[in-house]
Amino acid sequence: MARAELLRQQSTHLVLAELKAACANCNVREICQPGGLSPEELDQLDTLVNVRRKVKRGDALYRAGEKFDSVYAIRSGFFKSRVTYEDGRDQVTGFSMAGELLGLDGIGHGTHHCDAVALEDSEVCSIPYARLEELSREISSLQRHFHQIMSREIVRESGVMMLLGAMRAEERIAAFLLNLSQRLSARGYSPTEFHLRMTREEIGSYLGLKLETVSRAFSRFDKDGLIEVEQKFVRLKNIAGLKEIYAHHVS
Amino acid sequence: MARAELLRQQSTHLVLAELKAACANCNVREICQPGGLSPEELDQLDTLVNVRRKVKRGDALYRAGEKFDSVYAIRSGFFKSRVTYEDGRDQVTGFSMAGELLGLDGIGHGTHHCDAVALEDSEVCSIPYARLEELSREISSLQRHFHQIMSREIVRESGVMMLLGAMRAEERIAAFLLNLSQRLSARGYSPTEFHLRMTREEIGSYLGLKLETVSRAFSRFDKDGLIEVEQKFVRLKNIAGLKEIYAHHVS
DNA sequence: TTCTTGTTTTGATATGGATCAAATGTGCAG
DNA sequence: CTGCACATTTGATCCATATCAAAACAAGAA
Repeated sequence: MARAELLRQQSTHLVLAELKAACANCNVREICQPGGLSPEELDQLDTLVNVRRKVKRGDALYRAGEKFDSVYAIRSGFFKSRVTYEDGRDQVTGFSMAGELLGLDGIGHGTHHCDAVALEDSEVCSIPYARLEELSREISSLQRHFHQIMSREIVRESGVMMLLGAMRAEERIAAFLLNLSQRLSARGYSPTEFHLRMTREEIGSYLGLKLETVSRAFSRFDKDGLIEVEQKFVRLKNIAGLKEIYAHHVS
Repeated sequence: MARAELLRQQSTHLVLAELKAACANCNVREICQPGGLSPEELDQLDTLVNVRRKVKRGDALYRAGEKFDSVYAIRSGFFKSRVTYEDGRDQVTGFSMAGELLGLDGIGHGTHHCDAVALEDSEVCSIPYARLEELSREISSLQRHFHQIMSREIVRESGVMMLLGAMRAEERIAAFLLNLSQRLSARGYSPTEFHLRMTREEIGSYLGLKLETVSRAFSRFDKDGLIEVEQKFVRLKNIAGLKEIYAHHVS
């Protein structure tokens, strides 16, 4: 067998293995593969997630104003959600990683309300919303799970409102790092070492801070031995210490 | 007929009329009384909203941590939603008025995530969530509407994130007043004159500002002829001017 | 009525984070 | 390799809003 062909096959196997692993860890998997279903129901589910789509780093999965017809389960990669105002100011409203669901903002008015931009080459499963509605009328565990995902997004956002409205810069950044760590950990990645996919400016936008403030906080945490930062690489060295900053706030 | 009895009857009629009016303007009415339904479906709906509940000013409709089993359609009155942190700091995450739905935060984990506190004597319709799930499997217009309401809550919150993360104090307050005006107007109230149900401190908490800053902004807008404020009463005198502040931001 | 308690306004001052600026580092294209 | 665009770090200064303080006001209880 030619070397090139061998490589291609190995790579294909690798990709398949990765995909399966991604599904196994996917916290939207009850949408794609819920348990306790009858054979017919499983067949139906096959028709739900029918399209995979690759999104290159920097490209938008969807943009504000576009017609909404699908939600997206992130299979691999990393996204930011962003709203832009008339005058050009914008705000990052969230970061999403593999196993999370994007596009829920579109249901309310039939058009997307924010942009979803890939921060690295990513792949998503398209889930046509009309089909999801239909199926969740037939499969109550799917319905319930979908409602939970939406509700948790509401709760997540109210947490961010707390960050933005009531916490100081270093608290916000500690909270941000801990949140990232917890989500990565839930998906089987190291909770203490990871690569930031976003720039300091994007972190700042999300947290309502300027990029310089983010950078300074990182430097300060590093100096204090709480973390190690080198560019996009972060190692959390003292999680308890970070939690203290986050929960302690100068009373 | 005794005078007292007459008064009681008149008052009863008045209450009934108000209730009907409230339902007619209620933007969750597709949950309680969607159109185009068969007689059986209408009968089913009667079983959805079975309990009315009065909540006195200052009392909580529900509290963070309580078991979630119902969402609530506000029939009359005004509420704030609030999350409280371990250290006692809290943040107002929203204000809700008649015709809006409360309690969606509880679906995700089965317990409420915030407190809902009445800012005036209020009345709500309890909608048992299990029943709502069941019915929305049977009545697709109900399902769709419920999803829209959740999605719009997600969008609303991302708008608040924009306020908190990217706007300055006077912009936030202009946006707050305009939003209130628009929602009141959508329910048939005057868009230019209204009573604030919340204190300066609650507005400040919602907007990530201190109460003094809210008060100063009100005074400034008044001096500039944009609004008239006297205690809780507000009259918007120059909506275009407010929009300019809100959209103009010191470039 | 008066007292009490909570809310709002306004002024004086302090400060956390923004802004401005410049140097350094990184990665990619040629 | 060089050159360029962009991201990051760090320092110096500024300013919007917080904080502190006190007076005025409003609403309810006694």
